[in-house]
Order: sequence, then structure tokens, then C-alpha cells
Amino acid sequence: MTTVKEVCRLAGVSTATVSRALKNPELVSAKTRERVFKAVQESGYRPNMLASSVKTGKSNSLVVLVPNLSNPFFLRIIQGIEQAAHEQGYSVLLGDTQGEPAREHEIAGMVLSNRADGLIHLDHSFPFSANDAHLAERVPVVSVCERIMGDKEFPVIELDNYAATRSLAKHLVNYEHQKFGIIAGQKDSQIHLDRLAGIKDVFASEGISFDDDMIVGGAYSIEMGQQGVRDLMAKDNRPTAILCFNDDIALGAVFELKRMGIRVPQDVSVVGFDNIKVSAFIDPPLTTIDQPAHEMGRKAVEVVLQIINGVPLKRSREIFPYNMLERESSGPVNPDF
Amino acid sequence: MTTVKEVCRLAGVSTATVSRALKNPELVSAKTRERVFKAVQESGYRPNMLASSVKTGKSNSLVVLVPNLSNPFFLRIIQGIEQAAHEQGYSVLLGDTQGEPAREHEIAGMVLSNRADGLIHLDHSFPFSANDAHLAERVPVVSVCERIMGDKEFPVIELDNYAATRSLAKHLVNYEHQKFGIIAGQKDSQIHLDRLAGIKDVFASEGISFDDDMIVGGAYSIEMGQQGVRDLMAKDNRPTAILCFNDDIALGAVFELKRMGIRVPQDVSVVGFDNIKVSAFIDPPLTTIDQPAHEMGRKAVEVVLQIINGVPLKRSREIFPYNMLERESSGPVNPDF
DNA sequence: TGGTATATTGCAATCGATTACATTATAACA
DNA sequence: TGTTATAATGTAATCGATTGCAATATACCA
Repeated sequence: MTTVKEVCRLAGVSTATVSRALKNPELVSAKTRERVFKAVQESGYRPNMLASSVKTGKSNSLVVLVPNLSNPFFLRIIQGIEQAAHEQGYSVLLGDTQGEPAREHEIAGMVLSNRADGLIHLDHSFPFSANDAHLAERVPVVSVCERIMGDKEFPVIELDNYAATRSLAKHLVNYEHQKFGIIAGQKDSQIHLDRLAGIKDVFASEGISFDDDMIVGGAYSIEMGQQGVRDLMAKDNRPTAILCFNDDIALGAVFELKRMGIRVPQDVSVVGFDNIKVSAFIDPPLTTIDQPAHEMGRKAVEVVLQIINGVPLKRSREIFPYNMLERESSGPVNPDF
Repeated sequence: MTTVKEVCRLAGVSTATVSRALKNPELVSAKTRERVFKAVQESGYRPNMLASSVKTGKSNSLVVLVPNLSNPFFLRIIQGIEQAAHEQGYSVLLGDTQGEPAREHEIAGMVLSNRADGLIHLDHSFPFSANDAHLAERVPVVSVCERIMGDKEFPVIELDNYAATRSLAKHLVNYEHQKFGIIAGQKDSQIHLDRLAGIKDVFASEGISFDDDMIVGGAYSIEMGQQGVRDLMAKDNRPTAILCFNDDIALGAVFELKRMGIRVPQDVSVVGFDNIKVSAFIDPPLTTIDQPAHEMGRKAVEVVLQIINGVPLKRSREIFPYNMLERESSGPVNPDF
């Protein structure tokens, strides 16, 4: 591999000059600069990023922890992250944890071993091992769309989940629905509680009775949506409206309802959450909450870089606006169902 | 940050011993080893990966070039890559190029600057800039699902695209279809040619006339599928069967056909390619070619690591088996359409 | 117990950059 | 032209690890 030495030889200057010519050209005379550039060109020299990182102490990369790469919603966030990071000269390390704590610890450890300067977490778990917990104090961490559990409060980029599900619930209540079902994702997270609270508060103020028995689910997947529908429809008071805590669940729910011969939305209304791309193109198009995932990803980079650079944060919680998209999967209640 | 020095101090040994205790424990006596471990524990020491990478010359990471992160098919490949990489102690750098050559060059440059040891390319473009082309000679590169254009032949992990589209075409011909439309993705790639050849050869041997005029498209997106359907249906001889070159296109095609009041598959059959997750859950479920994307991603890692480690490759082209999934978006021709 | 083989450990060079400090060249000015 | 301020360059230390070689400690054997 060609190193700076080779360039020195070709240009007849010292390593210091080469380094300066490339990083701080203004410190080097125009003549020498040209000579160095030509030597770089000739030799095909590329500075060894790792070596410079050792010296500067910055790896110029961020690591992103994803609970499950197959969820297309995360993709939009990651895309935003990747773009913003690149604009700032950072590269993105990807870690798919599959929800396994061991993997999380391992990947989060990258920040501790100088492989990454900061961590963006797309899940609610505390990503470090108990052993490393105290080390995590000094590590730049931001979470997106979820709040990280545990003692330490990390900055978070999120949606007003409470208000968003309120909107959804009101939307359905306006259509005269009285009997509801909920297919949730992971139930141990803060966003689950927020979303549930939003719904229940609407029910309470509208005088709609709701039993926790009508909450099913447990994972953010299409299959969970199918299973959830089967569970709900087996109950005594079948719901006429189903709130799904993400679009994958809603997709599965719609699919399963239709398979069972139940019409959407004529018999049962279904609403989702996230607005993944396909939601607009299924039959019927899904009523859902649009999260500005791309922008949220970008914001996460902005915030984590502020922490890295020691810029004080204006606030530790960035709340993004949501947008309820009323499409055709929800409609007036069917009294005969 | 705690460095090896701190551990030395606590354990009362030299840096060499600490390094060995951690990397080659068998070279250190049990007693000292324990002392070192305890010191590591106490100090919360984490070896600086970058520093060790400088010395060893290996970054232990791979960079993945994705043309467009919003295509869910890539996700499955990336997931396979990420898993396999992690199992081998490698981490994955993600680069979303958005098809922009400048971005590609920049990201591919990571391998040249020692930031990554190898490159996995999910597109057909030659990823290096003209300037770096000669440097690319010594760089471990593998492509997945696409063949990289240019003089140099890189190892490739791919499907037998020719045979796969043959199967699709035969499947439709068996249903007595005579009038076909194709909605393609990027038309300048090898896989496009392979897929087209497969279809045309079936047509030729079956005596079906086909005009290139019936090939529309140009991008692998849902919107392209919609546009493609509009283009095809505006033609004099409307097709009764449409071959889409990926599932996103097919999704858009099905959506648009239904929107136009054309039934799928009763009036028009639609087939896709890739088998993304949702394809099984739309209405109607999509007939498509299942690519073992996850396995292909894993294979890509295996191959690129072989190149990195100087293990001679058995073959430079790994062909994976495809699987045609006959679902409900395709059926017998409707003579009255 | 003495001597050799082997297991442990430390010293110091090294990886490929960056950068503080020292030195030399150039410019500016009286 | 001599002096001083400034620009340009070089020397060598440094970042935090790894590792070849040398030195020392222990084990083994006669």
C-alpha cells in the first residue's frame, strides 16, 4: 500500500508537509502544494483513515442499532441517518440486533472501542451490558421513535404518540364505532404506553367502554397482524374497528380479515401507524399516521453530532409533527356486523 | 479514555503482556492473566479498535453499496450480509448511493482508505472513479444480484435470471396468454438483458410475437409500476399478462390496474420478481420469483472474506436457485378482455 | 545441584498518520 | 542592507495498540 512516505519521496518533502497540503492546504505554499498533489496523483495515495483516526481520536462514524432490519419503516429512518451522516463526513455502521441483548451489547460496544463516535438507537432497550453501564455515561447516544429504558435519560427524537393515537381514535369514534380492538407491538415500551393512553383517554371522554382483553399482539409484524385478527374475531364482542400499532400489523390484519370474508372498511375499519410506502398501495389503502421518518433520522444525526462535538442541546426531546392520513381502510361503522 | 497503560499500571505488567493476555491468552501465565483481567474490569478498559487496526492493517469492516435503501428487497440481502459479517467478526458500513456516481466513488473510496477491507456492491455500476480505477485492481469486491459493468470481472453472487424469467413466461404461456407487456427496471444492466432474453426465447419457441414497443418502465419502483400499466393499457393491443421486473413494480401495476377497474388476474395477469415480504399479503397475492436474498447476502460475505484472506475462489460466479411462487395474481387468459 | 529447554515477561520498534515545536526561507520595512 | 515579522518546511514526539527480539523465570532432566 502506498503511504505518505511514498508521496514524500516523490514530492521531495517531509511527511508534515504532505499531511498539511492535504488537510490544511493554506499552510503550504502553492508551489509545494502542487508538487504534493501531483505526487499523490502519481502514487495513487490514499490517506489511511484509521491511522488518522487513532491520532485524532475520532472515527468519523456512527453506529445505528436496528431491532429488525426487515421492518421497512426503519429503512426510512436509516436512509435519513445515512444521508445526514454523509453530508457531515460521517459514515454509518449498521447493527441488526434481532432483539438479542447480546448482539446489542456487542454492537453498542463499538462506541466504547472507538470504532464509532456515537450511537443511534432505534429501539427502547438499554443497549449496553450491565458491565458497561457506567461507561455508557460518557457515550453520545440518541434514540429515535422509541425511548430508551433505564436510569439514564438519553436524548430522544420522537413523535407525539399520545396525540397521534388520539387522532386515530377520534377519527374512528366520529364514524360511530363503539367496539374496538387493538393489535399492539412490543408491550414493554414507552411508545406502547403513550399510544395506549391516547386511545384510552379518547374512549374515556367519549364514554366508550373498553376492556384490556381487547388488546392483543406482541410484535410488529405482518404475521402478528394476522394472528391478532384471529384472536380478536374469536371474542364475544367482535370489534368493528381495529387499531394496529404499526403498518405491518395493519397489513396482516387487512389481509386476514379479507381472507375471513370480512370486508374492510365496510364491516371492520383498520388503521395503522407509520405510513410505510406500500400502505398507500394496498387494497384498501391504509388509514395511518405518517411519521416523518426521514427527517427524524436526519435530526438524530444532528443531535448525536452535537453531543459528540460538545455543543449543548437546546432540548433533550425533539418532538416531530405527525400527520394522520385518512385513506380507505377506515369508514362508518356497520351496525349489522 | 482508559488505555492499555492504565491497565498496565493496575496489573503491574507491561503493555505487551496486557495485549497478549487479551488476544493470545495462552501466551500468558494463568496468574498474570487473572491479574490483567481484573485490571481490565476495574478500569473499564476497552481496546481501541482503530489503533489495533492501524497495526494489523485490517479494519474488520465491510462496506455495502446500496443503490436505494428504500427498496425492501435490498433489506433482505443486507440482513444476510450483516449477520454473516458479524459472525466473522466484521462490521458493516452502509452506503446509500441514490444512484449518484459521486456518492458511489466516495463510498467505494472507503476501501481505498483502509476504512473497510472489502466492498459488497448491490448495483451494476462500476463503483470507483476513473481516477481510482487502477487502484480497484487490488480491492476485494463482490456484487450481489447484479453484474458490475466494465473491463474487470468481479465475482458475482446471482440468480439465474434467464431461467427464472423463462419459468415466468412459460407459466403465463401455459395459461394461454398471447399478448404480453413488460415493465422493466433499469434497462442498462446485465440482469435486464438476461431476464429479457429468457422471456423472448420462450416467446420465440412458442411462436408468440412480441414487439419491443411493449417494454416500458425504467426504474424499480411502485410508481413505475403504475406508470407502466398506464402506458401499456394505452396501447392498441393491450396485454393480458404483464411481467414486472421486480415486486415493487408489480405492486404498483396491480394497484393501478385495479384502480382502472381491470381485474387481476381475471382480466390481466401480473407477475413480479424478488418475492419481497408484502407480496404474499397483497390482494391478490403476487406470483413471483423468490430470490434467496438472505442466503445470497451471506454468500457475498463468504466470498469477499475469501478474497480478503487470499483464499482462492472455486468459481467467480455463484448462482443461486430460484423458486417460482405461483400465487393468485396470475391465471388463465380472458379471451373477452 | 547444574545445565538445558521452555515458558513468561519486558523493551522498544512499528503501524501510518497528525502536530507541537524548532528551524529556515521569504517578505516587509526602515 | 540589516533587522524583524511572517510564511514555509522539517524534526521528532505522539496517538494506542501489536509484536520481534531479548531477557528472565521456571520446569525438567541427569
